[in-house]
Amino acid sequence: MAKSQPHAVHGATLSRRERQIMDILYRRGRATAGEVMDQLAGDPSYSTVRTQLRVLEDKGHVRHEEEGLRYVYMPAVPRHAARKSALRHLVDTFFDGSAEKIVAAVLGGESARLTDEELTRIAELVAKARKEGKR
Amino acid sequence: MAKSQPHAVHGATLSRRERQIMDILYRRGRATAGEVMDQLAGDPSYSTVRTQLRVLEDKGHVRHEEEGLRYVYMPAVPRHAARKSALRHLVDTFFDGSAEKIVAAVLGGESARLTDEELTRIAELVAKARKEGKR
DNA sequence: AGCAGCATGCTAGAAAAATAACACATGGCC
DNA sequence: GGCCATGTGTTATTTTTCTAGCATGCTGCT
Repeated sequence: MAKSQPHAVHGATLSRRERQIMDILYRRGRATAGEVMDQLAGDPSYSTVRTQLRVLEDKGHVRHEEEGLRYVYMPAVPRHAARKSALRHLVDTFFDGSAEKIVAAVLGGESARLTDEELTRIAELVAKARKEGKR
Repeated sequence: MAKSQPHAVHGATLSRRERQIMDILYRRGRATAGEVMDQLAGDPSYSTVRTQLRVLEDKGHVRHEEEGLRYVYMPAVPRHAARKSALRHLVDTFFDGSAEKIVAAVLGGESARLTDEELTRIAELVAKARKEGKR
């Protein structure tokens, strides 16, 4: 079997630090080497961070645009695609593959407290999903 | 030697392979070295997997019980704690920290299709959460 | 008792990741 | 023009991870 890995969107093929960097980029959308460095724990040197960004670019996980005279880095895989894959992985690993269970966890306050307005909007989303399913 | 690591519940400090192993353990709850090996991509040798499990145990991420004459490994951090931290991380990274957004993504089919029964139960959960919030 | 099968303990070399020094380029400013 | 600040390119070293071999120990069977 050939083992060309088109690189699974988010996760499996990245080292520890690489993953941290990707997370920062996904949180912020785009960032310079310096900004990434600031976010990273264990304050690595600027040089180190740039090297890692270059490696990530070689691997195809990151791309950069020149903005004025400096580089601004961003994920090669769009956020919504990466997040879909990350979400699925989380559900598989910790929620037995059940969408219902993860929703229950969120509602139960495992991620952040929900405001009343949010709950109202969620209720509407649920109602809509039920209607769509019925069709 | 004093290198006790407080170890963040799930994620940051693990290498690529170590994380794969932890995910397997969280999915199954408990597993022998052989079972872990079967689940791992790139079929590493039995010996390799055992070494990695031992390292994970040294680091405090895994513990084992002797079952008959063989070891059964399991996460040191209970699943619900690890999942809470993983969920929060995912929400922060991909959903701008918004619980509402992740629920919307799940309902929108980003993880798995929801059955009608599941939607009904979720609607009840939402209703309950709203009542609790109102108090 | 002796042997096969399977599991663990220990050790070690190859590969990858993490880190950073040094060299060079470019723009603004005195 | 010369010089500082800020950036990038290249390369090298240390550390960690990944990998697996070999020795040993226990169980059960013939």
